[in-house]
Order: sequence, then C-alpha cells, then structure tokens
Amino acid sequence: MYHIEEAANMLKLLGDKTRLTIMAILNEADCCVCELVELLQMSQPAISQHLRKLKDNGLVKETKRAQWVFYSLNKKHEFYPMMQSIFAYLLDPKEHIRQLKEKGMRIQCE
Amino acid sequence: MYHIEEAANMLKLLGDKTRLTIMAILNEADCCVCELVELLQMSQPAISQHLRKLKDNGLVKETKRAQWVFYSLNKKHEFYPMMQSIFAYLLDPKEHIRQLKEKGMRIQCE
DNA sequence: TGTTTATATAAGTATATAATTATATAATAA
DNA sequence: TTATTATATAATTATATACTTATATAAACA
Repeated sequence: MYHIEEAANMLKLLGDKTRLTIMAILNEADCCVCELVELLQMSQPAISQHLRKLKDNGLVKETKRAQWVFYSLNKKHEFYPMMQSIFAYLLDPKEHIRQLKEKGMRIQCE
Repeated sequence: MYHIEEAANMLKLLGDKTRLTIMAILNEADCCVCELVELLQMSQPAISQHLRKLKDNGLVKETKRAQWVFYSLNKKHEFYPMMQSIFAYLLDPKEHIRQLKEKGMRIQCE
C-alpha cells in the first residue's frame, strides 16, 4: 500500500513515452545505452538523461562492463510489483525483442 | 494491450498528486466539485482545471444535478482496468471515505 | 427581481520538463 | 601515446504544466 504522493511521482516517471518504452524494454532484457539510443532513435544525451532520472528514483540499476553501461530494472524497488501489473496491460512481452531483431540489433553489446 | 504512447499519456494524467487523489476518491464515491475542493484544500479553479483535463481524456464523466456537477469514473474507458489495478496497489479502499467523514463532510452534496 | 452558490474558463505567471549542443570522462584499440 | 567509442553532464532553450486572480455562466433562493 503506497503513499499517494510517492505513487504519483512514480506514475509521472512512467508517464513519458520515452521512459515507459525504456522500462518496457528493460523488463524484457538488460540493455546498454547505445542500444536504447538506436532502438528509440533519440540522441545519446536525451537517453542518458532519462536513464539518470530513472536511476535517481531507484527504478533502474546500472552495471559497468568494459566500455558499456548496462541498465536493468531494480526488482527490489517498492513499486516494482505495481510496475509489473502496468506492464502486464501494456506489453506484448515479445514485441520489443522482435523489434530489436528486425532492426538487426544484438541484445547484448559484447 | 495498449499502445505505449496512449498508456504513457494516461500515466502522466495519473502522475500528479492532485489528480491521482481525485481519481482515488472517485473510485470510492461519485463526488461534486465543492467536496473535492474541501477535501484537497485547493482552490476551486485548480480543481476544475484538473477535472477538465481528466474529462477531456475521457477518464471521468460529469452529471449535472441541481446546482452541482457530480463527477464519476468512466468505467467504459479503455484504461479503466489498468487504473483499477493501479488503485489496488495504491489504496486502502476505505481510507478516503474515512477521511471525508473525519472532516464532517457528507458524501453527497444534497 | 436581485443575491447567493456552484462551477467553468480565460489570462497571466512561475516552475518543471525534455530536448539540443557542447564538453568531460573513462575505457578500449591502434 | 593518440584516437576512438561509450557514456555522462552542464548550459541553454523551448514548451508544458499547475497554479493564481479575475471574470463568466447558470441554477437556486430570498
């Protein structure tokens, strides 16, 4: 049971097309920044700034591996269950992976 | 299964403390503007403007009765099931009604 | 009728947000 | 070492947002 203000803040974070898409993608596979840049066809700083916002609010975690930074959902987050039920309405769970492959993109950078 | 852009737009509407609270209250009982004004301790124009936004996006309906305008959730809205699952995480379903009564407020204006 | 009550809307303002551009950092590769 | 690649961050700008104040509308009531 969440406080309404925290919940509103979390919903606001998801209430942006770019961030919701990022979260939907990460819900299927961890991903590095460059993949998100290509997938979403947006500039690298724009993606990084959205990721920072998600990270600052604890919704995603980052792992550095070689020259890449991989992002993943923070499954320990208080709102993770609520997000999952949103994703359940939202997603064809295979859709983003399919989209990735259609564009000839690997799922992992390395 | 919703398009991600429409879903983001809907989540943005819910991603405001005032609107999320209004939706949570309406999920428990239809309500007129003056009650929302007292409950949320905000100005009448501020409340009306949030209600208009919710109405323009089809999330709530209005019914005029005497001098009051009652608002209610639009249960036919495409996103109504998703909102319900959000509310399920969000709410102690009796909390807002209790809060209403504590303030000596009637649930219906008339 | 004129007054009050409930609500909506318009105009203005302050703040928040998302993007771009330019630059910094850090790791890898040549 | 220098160049390249991946990422982050700062500064700027344009737009969106939420509020206030003032006003309009419409119903009820004296």
